[in-house]
Amino acid sequence: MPKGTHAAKEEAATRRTLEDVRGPLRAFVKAKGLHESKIRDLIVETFLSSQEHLGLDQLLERVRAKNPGVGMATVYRTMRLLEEAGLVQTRNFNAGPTLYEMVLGRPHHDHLICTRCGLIVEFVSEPIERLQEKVAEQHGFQLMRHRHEMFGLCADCRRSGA
Amino acid sequence: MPKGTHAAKEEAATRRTLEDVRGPLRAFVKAKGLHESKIRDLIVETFLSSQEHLGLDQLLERVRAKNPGVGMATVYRTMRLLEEAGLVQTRNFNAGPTLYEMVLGRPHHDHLICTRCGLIVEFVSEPIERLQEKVAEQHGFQLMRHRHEMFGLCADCRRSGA
DNA sequence: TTAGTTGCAAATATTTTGCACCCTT
DNA sequence: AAGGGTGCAAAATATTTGCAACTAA
Repeated sequence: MPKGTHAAKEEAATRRTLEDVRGPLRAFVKAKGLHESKIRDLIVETFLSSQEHLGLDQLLERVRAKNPGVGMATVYRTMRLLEEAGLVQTRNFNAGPTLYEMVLGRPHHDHLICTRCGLIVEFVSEPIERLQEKVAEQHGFQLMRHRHEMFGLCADCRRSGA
Repeated sequence: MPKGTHAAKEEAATRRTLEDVRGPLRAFVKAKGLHESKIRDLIVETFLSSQEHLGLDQLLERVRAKNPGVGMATVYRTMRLLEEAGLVQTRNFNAGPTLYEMVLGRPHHDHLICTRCGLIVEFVSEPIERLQEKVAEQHGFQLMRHRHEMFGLCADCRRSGA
């Protein structure tokens, strides 16, 4: 699959702005005794204005369009901070770079991924969620998180003959 | 989690021998016009006699105990061949090295992973499998494969206070 | 001023590839 | 003989870290 193919085809999701994130992020930063910074805000803002499931190489590219001096390490450090703060989560659908997804104020969901065009569709299935708990219980596990990814051909790709 | 911790704790699974694998592997090798080799057999045999969900660094270590001259590249090449032949599958539970799992003659299953001790438990839930199909259908997807991983604390780790 | 933040380069970690030489067919 | 298999080193990919200079508190 060509790099970045999925970007344009991805389904729209509710978008949060820097304002939505600023509160929780500030609280986390303060609690850890860290400082605030303009570059961090720029990275967060750029991430929020991009499509979901973004790789950090693409994010850096977008950040540099506004401030060419920003380094890759800072992007990694910033996203790791957001992850520690529980505002974003990482996804690894295929091999290759880890993708980041905003989770603040969004309900849990899992993913359907088209192996041909890269389309990513989010889904929630309450029955599956409940059955998971049951399975975990049967094995004595206390469930903390899960990852449920289904790969196949999306409707468009099925039509256009894969 | 300490490297390799999960190895000893992993649940036993039906073990296949080189004899089980030799037939399908030979057929695949012949169909692709490849040659056979002793080192390949040694790697396959060593993989089969190890626990499930093995990383290639650990596999190389075990292979070198029998033949110190073997190189890492050959281990990668051999396991990639097995994967192309549909005999093994890769798993990526956490970050870090990809783990390999034999699938020949084994029914599909998913995984429960203990985030504290690394225990890996395999499970199958027919109801979940069926619901997955339904979800895929609702979104117009033709499902080809899926990955369902649940992370939490196993019974032992819950008892010993995590 | 104290301590976190940043860019850059170097280091890690994982996996792949080029190439000369060896082994199968 | 022809062509795949192997080890080694180098490359490629993804991510992290050391460090000196910069900036927030």
